[in-house]
Amino acid sequence: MERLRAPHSRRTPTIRDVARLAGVGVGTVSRVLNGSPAVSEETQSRVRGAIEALGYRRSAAARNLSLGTRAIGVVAPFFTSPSVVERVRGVSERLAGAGYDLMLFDVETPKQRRSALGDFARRVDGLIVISLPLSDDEVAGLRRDDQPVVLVDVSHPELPHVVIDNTRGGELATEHLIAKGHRRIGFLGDSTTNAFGFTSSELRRRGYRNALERHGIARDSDLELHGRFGRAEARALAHVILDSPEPPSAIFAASDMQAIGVLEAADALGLRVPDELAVVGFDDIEMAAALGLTTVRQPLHDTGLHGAELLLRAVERGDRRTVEELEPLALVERRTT
Amino acid sequence: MERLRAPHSRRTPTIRDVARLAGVGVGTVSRVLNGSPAVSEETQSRVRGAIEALGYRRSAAARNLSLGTRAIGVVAPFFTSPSVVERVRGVSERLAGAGYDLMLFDVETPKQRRSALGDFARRVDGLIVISLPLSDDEVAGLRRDDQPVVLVDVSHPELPHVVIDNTRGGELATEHLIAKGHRRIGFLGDSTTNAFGFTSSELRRRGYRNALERHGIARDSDLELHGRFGRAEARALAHVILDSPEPPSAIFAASDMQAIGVLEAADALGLRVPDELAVVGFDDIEMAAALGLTTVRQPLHDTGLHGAELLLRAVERGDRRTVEELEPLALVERRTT
DNA sequence: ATGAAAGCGCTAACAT
DNA sequence: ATGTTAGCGCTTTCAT
Repeated sequence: MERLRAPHSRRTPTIRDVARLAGVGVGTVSRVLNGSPAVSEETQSRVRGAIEALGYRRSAAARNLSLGTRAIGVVAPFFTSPSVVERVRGVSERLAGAGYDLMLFDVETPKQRRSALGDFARRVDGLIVISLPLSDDEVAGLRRDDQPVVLVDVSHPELPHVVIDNTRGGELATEHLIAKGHRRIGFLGDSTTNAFGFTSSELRRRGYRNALERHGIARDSDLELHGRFGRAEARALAHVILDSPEPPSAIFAASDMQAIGVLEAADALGLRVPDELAVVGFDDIEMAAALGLTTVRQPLHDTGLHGAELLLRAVERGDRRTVEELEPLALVERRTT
Repeated sequence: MERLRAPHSRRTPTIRDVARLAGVGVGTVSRVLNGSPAVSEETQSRVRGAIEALGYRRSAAARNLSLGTRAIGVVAPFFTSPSVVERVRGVSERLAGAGYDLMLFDVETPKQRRSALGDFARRVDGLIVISLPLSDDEVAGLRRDDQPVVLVDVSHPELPHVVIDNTRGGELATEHLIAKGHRRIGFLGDSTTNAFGFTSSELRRRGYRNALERHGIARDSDLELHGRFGRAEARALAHVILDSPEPPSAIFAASDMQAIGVLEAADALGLRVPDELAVVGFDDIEMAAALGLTTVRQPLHDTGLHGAELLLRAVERGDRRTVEELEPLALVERRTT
């Protein structure tokens, strides 16, 4: 069943077209393409001429199939956020060592989220999902394709994941503040109903409440602030509460970026830190050290490393056990408390 | 010429193996793999059974070839550095819109550099090189494969590139300081002989010198500091000079991260900013705004966007003109000057 | 040195 | 509903 073809076909030229035009075999074209020494000067230039004439360019996909190249996909929401970047770095490191390519998919909209978990997931040999809580449907979809997947910074009962004990982290931060003598402690975190279903912040708040309760401190819901994740929003929220009649003497922010927003607000209001306002963050991104921010450290980079490790195990050895890897937490005291 | 095959072959099972075991055609297997509705319950489960039994997993590479998926490679040194991340974000944005996948290659060692510009470059349909100055040999190699390439934040006469006028940027920063009344101005940048051949810092220093000269200020080489790029190193260097008998009253740092290091040093020494020490950075990363750092802004994100745009033009329309796209610069005055 | 041909493993059009 | 077959475009023996 011969398909009709226009006389001057516009389809992209293949290695075969080049071969034909140069009057050689495809093998020879492939050789010059790959710089094999075993091609005569003359043939070589004939081939190059044909390549030029046709505007030929080799298909990476075809080459990859032939060569058996493999790639891992990393999907992450807002991958420019420092914590995500550090995790990706860990993934990259492990993958490079194993000879896998890393395909990055940034999700910032619901639509992108769908592509990432749908089409994109099928274009790679394995998937690492960072900081994006998956719905049961999404997980089911991935399992149906039985695509190897590992989760980093989010958990799911049916998928291997590497996480931290967020609640415990919230306790750690709050207890530190309590030990410093604070009684009026604010919490600032992500809005409970965010577009991506982030939950870490909520768990950290739970830890915050646990700690207060354990120490007999009544909690005051006016002191619990929620906003769209990120620095700017945090600053705005903090500004309001710090400027109120009964401001907290300390604030625990659910992430370092939010803590930095709080610091900005304090600065704008002329509040001395830590004397007039103590601040604790979460994550320990590089900037936390630079700013002297007291924070709860989680091993961001290692988390990526371990996630990649788990995924490789699944991809290469078919190991599909749904382990939960729990990373350690530590309070790092610096100059904001 | 039938090749011998072990009875219990260990080669990874293909869709064909599954079809055979399930007693169906490959088309049917493909259908269940892709969730086509037109497959009877029974056949479906037979196929799933075979898949399970063989431990079959579909090859992403084969699928991509068949489907004509395309990918762009991004190679960047130390991609966790904030400025690089923002550029990558711009690239990602543009690529996503065009339906290309983004393959990320982080280079932190000479060996990785070689892989990135060699094998990796051939695994993608186009390459964006960020902040990594290429040697003529490297460029020649890329051109031989005639791989579409565009450079971002580095230039080369034979390749399209999007850059800024670093020298002018250095002048801008320095002139700002001079206008503020400073005469004893230090410069802090990357070591001139760094492993990756970074040159932006040197150009910015040239601008610094130009400005001094233009205003009749003698330059003092004791005030020119060079170290391995990054915050920590900058802090150490700044600490020394600020603690010396004749410290500068202002420092122009070749990047915001280095400027932050300077700020840390000032803080450690109890120097009030900007009264006792003025600081200007370069880049305008997000943290610069948060810290109130005066800096020379370059459009990091747009730079990635434009680079991707140029590359797509090369990949899709074969447009290989070696344009130079110059991005605008602006001094953003904040609270450190 | 180089041509011919056999994969690489999948998707999709076609036929039944 | 499902089997068959023709690509997808390259790399790599194997022969010559």
